[in-house]
Amino acid sequence: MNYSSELLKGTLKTIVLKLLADNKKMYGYEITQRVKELTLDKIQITEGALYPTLHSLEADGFVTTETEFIGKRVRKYYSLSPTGKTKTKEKVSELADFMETMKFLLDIKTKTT
Amino acid sequence: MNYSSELLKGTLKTIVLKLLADNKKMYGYEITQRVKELTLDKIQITEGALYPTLHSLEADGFVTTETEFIGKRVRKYYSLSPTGKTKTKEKVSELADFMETMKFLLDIKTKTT
DNA sequence: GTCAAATACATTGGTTTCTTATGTATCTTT
DNA sequence: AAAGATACATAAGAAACCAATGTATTTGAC
Repeated sequence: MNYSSELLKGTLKTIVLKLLADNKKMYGYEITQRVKELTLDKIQITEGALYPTLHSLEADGFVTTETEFIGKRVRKYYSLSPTGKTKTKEKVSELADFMETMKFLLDIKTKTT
Repeated sequence: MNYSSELLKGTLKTIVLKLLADNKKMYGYEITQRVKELTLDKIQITEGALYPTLHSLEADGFVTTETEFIGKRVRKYYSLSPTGKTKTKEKVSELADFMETMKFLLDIKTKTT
């Protein structure tokens, strides 16, 4: 099972930011694999969605990059900038609030954490 | 406060279906107002989003319509069809599942219902 | 009694954000 | 040696929204 694709819209940026907040630095491919394993294959981030998102976060100054070579193959690490850290908190709490609202609206019972 | 618009994407159809499931029949303008008051103005459904959505639900056979006149002004009521009721359950439970996954991924604590 | 705001429908054009497909290249495993 | 995994990237197209605009009626405030 995996979700109809429209559900991911609007949440991808938040997912990426949160992963970077928890892991100091990650590279693109690593992010797709981490999300896949964390969600038991329910959420699969496509590369066509991820890379433009990372580039846009960089253009907005929320992440910085450093390139590393593994043998001859390039690997591009992303890390949160100070404004990126602030942005992450904003986006995560906005999404949490939105989910509370949706829960109420749809009368959905969620498991207790 | 209201949410960045991209969050609504993918959830509008589910919201509309759920409201119709709870209220037998509703008209477009009523839906926008109901969502607005239920969410304390946090979610505002625009007419440019709502009407195409309703038309698409009708085209897919998930809702049926009946027109009523209030004075000279027309009012178009929407009701769930049998397949619409099935679809509603599917969409609501898919969204609930998605929200559980996101909660885990983002380590968000939600209030207990 | 008139004028603004609310009610009620609808469409068009534009943007954002994804998917699918494609491309290049390297490394690992069988 | 070939297939599959790793790792980057972009382009074309679709989906789903917003903002703006349009039409028309009704209500409420002054």
